[in-house]
Amino acid sequence: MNAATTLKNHNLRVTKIRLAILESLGGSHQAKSYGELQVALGDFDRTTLYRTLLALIEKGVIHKALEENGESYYALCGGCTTHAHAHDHIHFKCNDCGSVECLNLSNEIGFTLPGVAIESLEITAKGTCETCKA
Amino acid sequence: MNAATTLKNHNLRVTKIRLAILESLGGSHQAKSYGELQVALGDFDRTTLYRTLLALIEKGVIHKALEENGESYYALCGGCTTHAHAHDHIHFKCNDCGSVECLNLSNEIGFTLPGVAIESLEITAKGTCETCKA
DNA sequence: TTATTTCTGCAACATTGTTGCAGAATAATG
DNA sequence: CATTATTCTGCAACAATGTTGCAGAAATAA
Repeated sequence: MNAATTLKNHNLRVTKIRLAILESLGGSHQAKSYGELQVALGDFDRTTLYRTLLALIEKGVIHKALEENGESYYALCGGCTTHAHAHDHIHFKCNDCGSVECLNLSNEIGFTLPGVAIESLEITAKGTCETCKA
Repeated sequence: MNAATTLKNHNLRVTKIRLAILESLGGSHQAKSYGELQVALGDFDRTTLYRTLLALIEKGVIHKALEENGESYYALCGGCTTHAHAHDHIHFKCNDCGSVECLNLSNEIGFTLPGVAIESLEITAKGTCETCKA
């Protein structure tokens, strides 16, 4: 599925910056930070980038993977819509190269806490990725 | 153990703001955000608060529990030192009242990811806490 | 092609977090 | 207790992330 179709399917207009963001996040399961996106996209207004990310999140195209040192990381969603976000997945950050991966292992995790009702779960693992280990 | 003793045990001078922060975080296992601390402490310089939090983190007295919407949450450590931080615990945030709790359940969780070496794990659960459920 | 809706870019702003430096407070020494 | 050395605090200035209002430019619908 190409980027333009993805946008249309989520009731979003097809514009340059949106295509560029999807292009940049597309392919792998890598999450990118706002800073990385800003560099990758080149000549776009900061404000527009922020607003575009918000729009893509709201429509279920991307999600905020993690926040670290005041910077947010974004990644593509699996099959979310405006009304159904399901993000109980795992994010793995490599301490060496800084890359952030988005893994879908939610089913294997599920656990409970006494007394409270858990509605969502975020797991961030850090360590050394396969490439950096070699 | 009182706050002054805690500070001395971690090679930190006993000062007003440090006592005030430990006082504010003390008792329960609640984590507080920078903003909450700023309000709770009253008349302290912003810069000093940041630097104090960094010092307390470095010496293993507190840790950064989670980051959300650009704000960091801090909580007391269990038994860490400058050279040995162990923070594979769970943070639970109530979507109703906003409180953040720090739970020690690390042993029950441990899991592995194929190909990568996990060095630390952060789990943030969100939902409704016991008080707000009632 | 025109009209409507939405998006982009600019300016201004708020907030978090950092750095350098002088003066104040703490702890160690005699 | 007084003096000295070290560390901390507060101020000013700064950088970065993120937000809001608004006019003009694009994208879609008619």
